[in-house]
Amino acid sequence: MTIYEIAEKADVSASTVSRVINNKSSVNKKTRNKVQKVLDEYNFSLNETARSLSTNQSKMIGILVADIRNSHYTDIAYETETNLLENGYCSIIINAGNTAERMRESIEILSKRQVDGAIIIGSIFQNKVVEKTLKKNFNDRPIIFLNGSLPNKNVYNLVVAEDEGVKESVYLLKEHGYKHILFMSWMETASNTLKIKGYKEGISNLGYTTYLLNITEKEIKTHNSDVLINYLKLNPQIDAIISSDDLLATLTIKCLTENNINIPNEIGIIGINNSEYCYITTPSLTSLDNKQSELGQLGAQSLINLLNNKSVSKKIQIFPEIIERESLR
Amino acid sequence: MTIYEIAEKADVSASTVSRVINNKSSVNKKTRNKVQKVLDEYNFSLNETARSLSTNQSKMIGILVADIRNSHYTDIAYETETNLLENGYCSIIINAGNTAERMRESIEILSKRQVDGAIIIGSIFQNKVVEKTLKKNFNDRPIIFLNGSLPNKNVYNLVVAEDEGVKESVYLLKEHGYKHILFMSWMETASNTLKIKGYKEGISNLGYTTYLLNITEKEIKTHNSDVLINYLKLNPQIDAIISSDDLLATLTIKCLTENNINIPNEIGIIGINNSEYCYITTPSLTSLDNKQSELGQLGAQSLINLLNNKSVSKKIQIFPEIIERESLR
DNA sequence: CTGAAAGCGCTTACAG
DNA sequence: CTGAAAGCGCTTACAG
Repeated sequence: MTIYEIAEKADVSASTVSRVINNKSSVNKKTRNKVQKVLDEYNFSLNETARSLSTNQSKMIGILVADIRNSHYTDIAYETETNLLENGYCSIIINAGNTAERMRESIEILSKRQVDGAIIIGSIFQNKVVEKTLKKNFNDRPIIFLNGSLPNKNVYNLVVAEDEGVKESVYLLKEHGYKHILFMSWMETASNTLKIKGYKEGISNLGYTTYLLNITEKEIKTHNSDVLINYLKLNPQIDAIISSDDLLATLTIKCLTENNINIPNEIGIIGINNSEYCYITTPSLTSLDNKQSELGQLGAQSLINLLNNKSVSKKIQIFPEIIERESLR
Repeated sequence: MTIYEIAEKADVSASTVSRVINNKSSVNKKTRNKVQKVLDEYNFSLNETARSLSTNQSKMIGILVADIRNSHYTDIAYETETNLLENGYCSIIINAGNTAERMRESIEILSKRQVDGAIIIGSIFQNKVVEKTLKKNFNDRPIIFLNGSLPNKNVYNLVVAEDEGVKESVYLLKEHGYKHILFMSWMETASNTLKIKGYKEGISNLGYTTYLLNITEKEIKTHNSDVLINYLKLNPQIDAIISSDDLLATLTIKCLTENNINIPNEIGIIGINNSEYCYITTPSLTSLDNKQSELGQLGAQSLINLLNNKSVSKKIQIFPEIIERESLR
C-alpha cells in the first residue's frame, strides 16, 4: 500500500496524503479527516526507506562497539539506543571486533547505509585506521566518541575522567588508613593507561610508593593465583589493592580469601565499574562508579543536539564517584 | 557522488556502472576496468537506501529484545548481529522494554523501516499484543522467535529445552548422592515456569519430594538472607539447591557461606546459564549451560535460510548441557 | 555487451 | 488549501 493508493481511495492527490501524514499545517481540516480515515482503514504504514531517499535523512544512527557482550559497552549501547529511539532515531549496532580491518569495514557499512550520525563506544577505536577511515568515508556527519577521543573535526569526544576517579580512590584509601597501595590490572587498554596515570598521580601527591602489577587473564582464571600471592610475599607491606575492574577485584577477593588473608583488615580492596559483582562478594565491594549509563545518555543527547544544529563542545568530561561498601576497613 | 557522476567520468551509462558495482557478468572486461578505476579514484560509496528502494530489499533485520543489558539477551543479540552481518545484513536493535505498548510500537517501527525479517528474543514477547501486531503489521516477512513461541504462520520458534536440562540436573544430583533437592527462583518468567516443570518431572520420576522456594530480588539483594535460612531451618533435610540462574546461585553461596554451611558437603548447588559468575565463587559453580550463543547463531542462520527461500522447521529445540565444577561433592 | 527509460515510494518547490 | 511534476539514487527489463 502506497500513498498513491491511499490518495486514490481518498480522492485527493498523493501530495495531500503526504501532507496529512507529516502533519503539515496547510491542510484543510475536512480533507485531513477524510484522508486520515482512509489511512486508518487500510492500516497504512509509511515506507521509511522512500522517505529517507527523498528527504536525505535516514533517521538512523550507527553504533560501533567492539563487542557488546562487554558489560561496559552493553550499558552504554542500551542507553544510547533507547535515548535515540525516543527521539525518532533507530540504531544500527555493529560489533566491530578489535581488528583494524573489521573497524574499517564497519565504518564503510554505516556510511553506505546513510546513517545520519554515529556513536563510537570504547577507546579501542582510538587509532589511526579509524581516524583515516572516518576522514575518508564519514567526514560529513557528526560522530560522538564515548570513552575515547579522536581529532577529526566531526568527532565529539565524551570521556569519563577515570584518572581523577582512581586518584580519589587513592586518597580514600589513605583516609581509611591504608598506606601501601597496589594497582592491579589485566587489560592493556587506553582506559587502563588512564587509570594508571591517575593512580600514579595520587600516589605521588601523597608521597607513597608505587606498586603496579599486571596479570594476564589466563593466569588468574586458571586458579593459578600464584602471581598475586607471590607478589604479596615479596611486598608484604601492601595493605590495599585497586583492581582495574570489578571482575578482577572479585577474583582477587576469591584469591585472598582462599589464602586466608582478611579483607578489609589485612588488605582493603577497591574495584572499578560499580557493577553487579559488587554485592555478590564477601565482603561486598567498594567500587568506583564510572558512570557508563550517564555517558551513554549524554552521548545520545549530544548527537541529537548536533543533528538539530545545536552546538556541542568538542570535548566533554564527566566524573566518576566512589561507592563505599564493606571491602575497606 | 552518484553512479550518474561516475558514469559521466567513465564515459559510460549509469546502467553499466551499476552492473560493475553489482558484479554482473555481462560487462566487457575493458569497460569494467575503466569503470572500476573511476569508482576507486573517487572512493565511490553506494547509497544503500536507494538500492533498497529499487530492489525492495533493505538487507536489514530487526532485533527485538526487552533489555539488552540482561546478559542472556546480550549473548544472543551479539551472535545474531555478527552472524547476520557476515551474511550482508545489518541489524536494527530495539530495546522494547516490557510493556505491551512499547512492544507494539517497536514492531511498527521495524515494519516501516522495511526490515527484511526479524529476530525476537525472549519469552516476554510471547503474548497476545505481539501476536496481533505481528499479524497486522508484519505478516509478510519471516520472524525467528528465540526462547519463546508464537503461532503466527511467519514465525519460526527456536527454544532451548530448559525443562530437560533441569530434569537432567536433578538426576545428576541424585548420582552425586543428594536426596532432598530445592528449586529456588526469583523471576516469574515463562522460562522459569519451564524450569520448574522440568524440576517437577525429574523429582517425580525419582520419587523424591518437591521443594520450591520463590524469593524476591529485594529480599536477597538486601543481604536479608533470612528467607532462605529460615526455609532451610524448617526443612533441614535439604541437601541440594538448583538456582534458577547463576546470579541467584552466587548469592545463595554467599548466604550459605556466611551461615557456615559447607558447600558442597552439606549442600550441593547447581546454577543455570554457565555464565562468568561460575568461576568467581568459592567453590566454583556447577551450572547448566543453556546454549544461548548457539541459539543466537542458529537463529541468525535460520533467518538467512528463510530469506533465501530455503525451508526451516516451524519449531526447533536445542538441548542444554551441565558443566560440572566444584559445587557438588 | 551497452544504453535509454521506467520504476521503487516518498517529499516538496512551484503554480494556481 | 491543493495538485502536477520533478527529484532522491539506485536497479533492471527491454531493445539493439
